[in-house]
Amino acid sequence: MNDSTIQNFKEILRKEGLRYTKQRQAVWDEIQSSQEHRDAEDIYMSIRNNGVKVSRATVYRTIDVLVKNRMVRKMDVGDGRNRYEPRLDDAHHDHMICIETGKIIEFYNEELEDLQEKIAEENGYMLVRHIHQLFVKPLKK
Amino acid sequence: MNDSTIQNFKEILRKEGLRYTKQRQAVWDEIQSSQEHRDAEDIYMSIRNNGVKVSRATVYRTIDVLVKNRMVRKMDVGDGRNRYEPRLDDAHHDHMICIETGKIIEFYNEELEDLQEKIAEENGYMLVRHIHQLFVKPLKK
DNA sequence: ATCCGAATGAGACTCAATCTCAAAAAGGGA
DNA sequence: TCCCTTTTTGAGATTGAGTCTCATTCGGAT
Repeated sequence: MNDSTIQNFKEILRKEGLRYTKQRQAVWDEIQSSQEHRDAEDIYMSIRNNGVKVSRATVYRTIDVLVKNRMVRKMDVGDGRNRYEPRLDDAHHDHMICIETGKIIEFYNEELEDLQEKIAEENGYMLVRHIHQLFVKPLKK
Repeated sequence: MNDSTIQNFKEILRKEGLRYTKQRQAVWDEIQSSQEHRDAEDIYMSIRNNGVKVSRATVYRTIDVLVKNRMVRKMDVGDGRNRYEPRLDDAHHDHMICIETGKIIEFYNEELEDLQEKIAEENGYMLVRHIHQLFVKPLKK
């Protein structure tokens, strides 16, 4: 949680007309502290374990702001609980989920990105965002 | 609801060690009757409106069997309600969702399919299935 | 330091989906 | 056909992620 990130966060709150509070900072700190794909409950519990008093409502509300401002990526793994990960670098990537181990692998493929835009355009649309998850299992050696 | 589809459905129930009931048939009939992407409540209400007495529990339970046996495709549109569509031909396709109108457009692109398999393999995995949704908006003319 | 609108939190609420279990129905055997 | 065992059904309870409520607390501009 370096200074520039905190400033950036304050900037976003200002832009949204929202106040800077220690709860909001704690949510961002917590998400930012790990590159894992975590669910809201996990994030909520970690903050509390760190001694910061916060409610689930605030965690969810803050995550919404962070997602809207592209500081956090929200991902639907298909099990009913959304996962969140920080977007420190803004580099886009998709996910591969191993159905045997539950491991989540990130990947990025330029050709894939281009192809999606092309497909949208061919249908008279502009690509805004996408959800792309590959469910895989280890190759037998 | 032609004979061959009914036979196929009975076949699947037999394979799964399940009994053939009018409720199960009604669920499959209803899903099969439309190519739309419908939610469980919609399917449930339609069956009841057709005069067949069935419960939500049975609708959900039957859908699970149909999804498992690839007769129905389950799709997560991201609004909390899963949508279902029949897989009459088994031809695979992905979905494009217009964020302005909610319209769902189906698409299929061979190159995209190949690319995904390639990406999985490059990472030491085998592609089992995938979720791919493009959220789009109309191109300004 | 004061003040007022915004933020917080405990817990109620929503809603899709799942579970429970007594009653009903399937289907094989005779 | 009637039995009999096992599966299925359904009404309603339950679950669980996420949202909402509103009295209280807090931020921050003046």
